[in-house]
Amino acid sequence: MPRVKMEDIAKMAGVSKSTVSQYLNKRYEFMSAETKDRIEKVIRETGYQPNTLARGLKVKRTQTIGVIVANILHYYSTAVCRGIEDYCNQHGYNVIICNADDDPGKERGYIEMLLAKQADGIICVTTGENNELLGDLVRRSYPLVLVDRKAEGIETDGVYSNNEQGAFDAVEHLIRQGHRRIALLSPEIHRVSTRRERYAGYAKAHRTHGIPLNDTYVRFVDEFSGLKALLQELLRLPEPPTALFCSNDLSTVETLRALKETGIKVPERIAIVGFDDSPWTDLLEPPLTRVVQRTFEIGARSAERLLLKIEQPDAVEPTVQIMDCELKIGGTCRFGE
Amino acid sequence: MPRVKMEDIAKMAGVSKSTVSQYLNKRYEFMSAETKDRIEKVIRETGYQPNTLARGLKVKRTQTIGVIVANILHYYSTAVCRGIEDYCNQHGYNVIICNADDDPGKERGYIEMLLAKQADGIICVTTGENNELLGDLVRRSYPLVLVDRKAEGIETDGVYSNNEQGAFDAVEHLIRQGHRRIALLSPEIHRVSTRRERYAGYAKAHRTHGIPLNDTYVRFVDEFSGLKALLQELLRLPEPPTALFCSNDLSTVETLRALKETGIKVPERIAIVGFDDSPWTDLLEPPLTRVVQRTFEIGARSAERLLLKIEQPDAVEPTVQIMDCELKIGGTCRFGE
DNA sequence: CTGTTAGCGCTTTCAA
DNA sequence: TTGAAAGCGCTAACAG
Repeated sequence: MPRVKMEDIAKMAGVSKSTVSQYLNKRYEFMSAETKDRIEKVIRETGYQPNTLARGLKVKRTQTIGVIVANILHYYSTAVCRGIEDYCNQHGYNVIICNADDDPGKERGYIEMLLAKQADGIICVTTGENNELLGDLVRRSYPLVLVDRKAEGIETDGVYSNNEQGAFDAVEHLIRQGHRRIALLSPEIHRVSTRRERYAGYAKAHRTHGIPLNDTYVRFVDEFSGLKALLQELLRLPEPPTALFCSNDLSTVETLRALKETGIKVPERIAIVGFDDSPWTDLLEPPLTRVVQRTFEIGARSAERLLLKIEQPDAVEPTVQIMDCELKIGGTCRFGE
Repeated sequence: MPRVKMEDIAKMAGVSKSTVSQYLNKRYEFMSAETKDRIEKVIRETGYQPNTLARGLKVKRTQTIGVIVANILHYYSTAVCRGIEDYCNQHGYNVIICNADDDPGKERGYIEMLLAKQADGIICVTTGENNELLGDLVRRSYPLVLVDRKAEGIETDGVYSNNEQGAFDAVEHLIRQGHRRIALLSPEIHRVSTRRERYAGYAKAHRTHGIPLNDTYVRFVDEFSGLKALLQELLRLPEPPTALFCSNDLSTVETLRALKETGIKVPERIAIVGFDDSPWTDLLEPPLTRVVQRTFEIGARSAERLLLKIEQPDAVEPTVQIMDCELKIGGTCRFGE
């Protein structure tokens, strides 16, 4: 079933290929109204769709961008993707969403795929382990926007949350409630800027309020099977923490789950504040006190920057946008019984 | 910054374009080991990426499929997408995810875009309003797999949940707990097979247990601003329902939110069971009793079918797969105080 | 206002 | 075992 192509349309309309091409590219100025109508009619009748592969090959633009996220199952990622998609859709671009699963190998594979597919640009939540490759892109002035996580030495546009402020606000809120012994639960922080910054906010809140940091309370968890044991260990300390700060959505949810399954009451036995964008956390009892990011806006802005770089390659200095986080107060931070 | 192309590789390796092409397509048999090594080396050193647009134009295959979902923010969609993506990734295909937002116009636009981009096939959660277009595809033997929702008169592969069974199990569970007056909250059911089937399951459970259906209890809600009022209206009936069956995840969440905000206790004042795949609903207090679908498997199977149709166009009869749903018992269905 | 022509980067006979 | 050449469907000068 060979699809109809431009030549067929040209023949049926009794014009040449180039006239049809003109029509498709909306260059009507030099075309009789009659010709235009004839072409229009034939296209409608045949349901002709121009082959964008051929077009892209010629014009070196595909009107397609790639988005690489850490994990599409996380609300943060889907919301950012929606923000990107809506913006791109309105501006005539298509989006290929790729799931790197926090795996540098997959990330590299996707970057290469997107280049091979001639994506016009990439928005990337990077693992932080492909900086040479990303650096190459930037050096070749390939349009690249980073989101969520900064990459060492990559001079390009970025849209990030103010993670330090968000963490600071969360922890300060705990302190103001009377908490002094606050544990931090986070994935290993060294590779990812986001996590380092949240740790920094945690530390700064302590400093600001004259509370010494206690390493025993800082725990890096990348894998949740041992979480219940960890929590019980914390609670059995001579000076157990009275509050938990969970620095991302996965650790927040898993901690809530572990607490619930162990029957540890929140906030009576232990308070909790999380970095978590999921809109359902206010259905919990009590509703989760949490820091939320401006996810859709982060998506939309990163798309805006990327399209700008694509369409005006030189008019643009790399810009870094830092978006504030918002503390939403639920009921999981009260101090004491 | 012109990217390196096959011709450059050929020159640098001192061979012709076709030999490089052979190499890329792993046809090593007729190639001296030495030639092979030379090409390999040059490719590695230059970081050459073949242009898949040019390749696709020639071979009429892009190794890319399209997925059209109703709303990527819903857990069901993301989970199905993950299932598809994992399968495709393992089999050398890329996935373009499109968000139709339950809007027939957007759906049509995406289908046309995917055809224009020469996607090798499409997996679609259809709005049900583009059956002519979908029918065209099937007639042209374009590879198409439907997921979640059946489309009137479209003879193609499909992977669906057993919605009637799932709804039946949910409602029967309520009945066994002693409930007799069970309200149904669902989006308008006529356009979407999934919703009709769930309604059918609701009705069947009533029939099976000799309980007459009461239309006052059946409410179609597409828009949630009036939900609180609706719930209060139901509760003020002379014979108010003692239980709610929410037939999709959005209406479940919104109902839970409305109940919480109005201070209506679950399950004391009213019981609730939902069709909902979100994994966090067991963190609620009490955990939500709900029907879950085999989301990842639905994704993987639909991808499997699609790739089969792409790679063996004639070897395949259209197959419909119906996946069982599972009732997960939480604590929101108890009867009476 | 419309047609001719030369590619875009790759694959694929066919010939050497 | 390798190379030459034609062509995938489209665009963009340039002629007319």
